[in-house]
Amino acid sequence: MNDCWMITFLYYGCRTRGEHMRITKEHDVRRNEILDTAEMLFETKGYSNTTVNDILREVNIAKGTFYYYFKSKEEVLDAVIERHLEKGLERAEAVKKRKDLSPAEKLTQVVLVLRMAGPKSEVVDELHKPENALMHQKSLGGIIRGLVPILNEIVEEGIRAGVFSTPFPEQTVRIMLAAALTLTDDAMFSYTQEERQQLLEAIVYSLETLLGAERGSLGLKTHLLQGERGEEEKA
Amino acid sequence: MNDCWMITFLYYGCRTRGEHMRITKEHDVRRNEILDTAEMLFETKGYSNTTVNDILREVNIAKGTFYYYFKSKEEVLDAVIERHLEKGLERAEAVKKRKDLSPAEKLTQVVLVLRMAGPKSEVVDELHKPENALMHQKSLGGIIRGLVPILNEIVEEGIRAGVFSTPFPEQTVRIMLAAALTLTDDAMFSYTQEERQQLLEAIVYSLETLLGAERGSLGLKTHLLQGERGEEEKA
DNA sequence: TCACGACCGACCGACCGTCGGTCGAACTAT
DNA sequence: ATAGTTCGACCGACGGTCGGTCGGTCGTGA
Repeated sequence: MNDCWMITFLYYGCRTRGEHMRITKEHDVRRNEILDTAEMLFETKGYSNTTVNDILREVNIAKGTFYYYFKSKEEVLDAVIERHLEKGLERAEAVKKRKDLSPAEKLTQVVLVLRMAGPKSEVVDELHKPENALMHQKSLGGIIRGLVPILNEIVEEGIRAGVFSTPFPEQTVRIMLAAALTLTDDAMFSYTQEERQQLLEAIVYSLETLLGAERGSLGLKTHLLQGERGEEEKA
Repeated sequence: MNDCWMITFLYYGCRTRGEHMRITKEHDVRRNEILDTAEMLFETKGYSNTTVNDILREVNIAKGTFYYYFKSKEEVLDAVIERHLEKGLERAEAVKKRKDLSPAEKLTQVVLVLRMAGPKSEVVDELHKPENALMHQKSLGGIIRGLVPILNEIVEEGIRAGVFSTPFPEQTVRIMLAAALTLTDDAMFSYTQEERQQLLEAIVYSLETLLGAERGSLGLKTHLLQGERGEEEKA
């Protein structure tokens, strides 16, 4: 075994570049390496601007290896989004179950928690629209499909508690979520600070209205929605 | 001069295919040919599935000609969307100016009018999400940017007339428009007939609520919103 | 009046670099 | 041995470029 290592090492030493190292890893480890790298690159350079070769170079694997784990570049996108989504949904679910929060507080808390590690948050991606259209559309769809049931349960709880009131709980949630996600997508619209503030106010106000909630019971901390970005780096 | 024509004609006649004809046209004529063809193909096969070569073949021009008129495939997309948008906004504007309609009626009329020639309506495009993400994102953004001011004026008129009432007229319009467009995008979500009906009801209901409009003053004809395929059963 | 040649916008299509994806050989661990 | 991995040469399609062609027009001089 050690012999093998020596041989490999010497061979590698002969090459001036770091090429041609054959490194075997556990399935999930390798898969996650690819996913992590892809995620980083997608957020940094945009999806369509990220080449499969870019990922290859970064992960230090060959084309074949990549396609051994994923059948297409788009499948990687799906997986990246899926992972993000799961994490977010878990957190939302956790908030839903908390006993120390009122339904209204849960609603704002879910939003807060999702914003912290939402589909975006990185620094240098001022590259907008075209290169990420697919990515945005897919996450939007996923978030709505996944989050609506959770939020709906919270709303129904609120209705039972008498603090909310609406004939269309689920659809209301769907509508306001879709609007909020679409309109706050920096890739699609750009606002001044005031415009943004006004939009968020209006969203909170509308949600309160549609849910028949007491004025001010949601939001209030809307200013938190725009600042703050969660940083998470690793090596 | 006529000689030249003869030569060209004979040369053409020698070829079995319609190749190698040099046909000169006025700038705008040619440009619109390209645009028309591109629009058709984008709607038929989807944007990313449509090749520049597809367009070339259909219009019967060479690569160079295409790039003489447009600097990229995406620029054609923009132009196509722009054209659509202009047409739609004109119609909306026309509705806004009508004196024979109440503000509420204008609102529903605008929606109706846009649905008729909206970004979708064609026949065989069951090809969904990925190939049209860019197209959808771009039209969504354009429609919202263009339509919000018009709808807002209608709403403000309604407020002045005392039939609407809201502290955030423009933002309300923006929110509901974004939600409606996003959620009714077949490329992103698929509903059963009942789900769709319920969603549309909820949208109308929500809009009435947010605008402080009389219940039933908007919508009522929501069933028209889903027809558009020539299949109208229940009323 | 006409001929001619310079000019120019429209047009052509071979060619190019890049990219997503394939394939079969080769390596590793068991 | 063999199943699970990894490799990288290779492929075809695609968006885009480039040097050059064609034919109409217009100014000029015979």
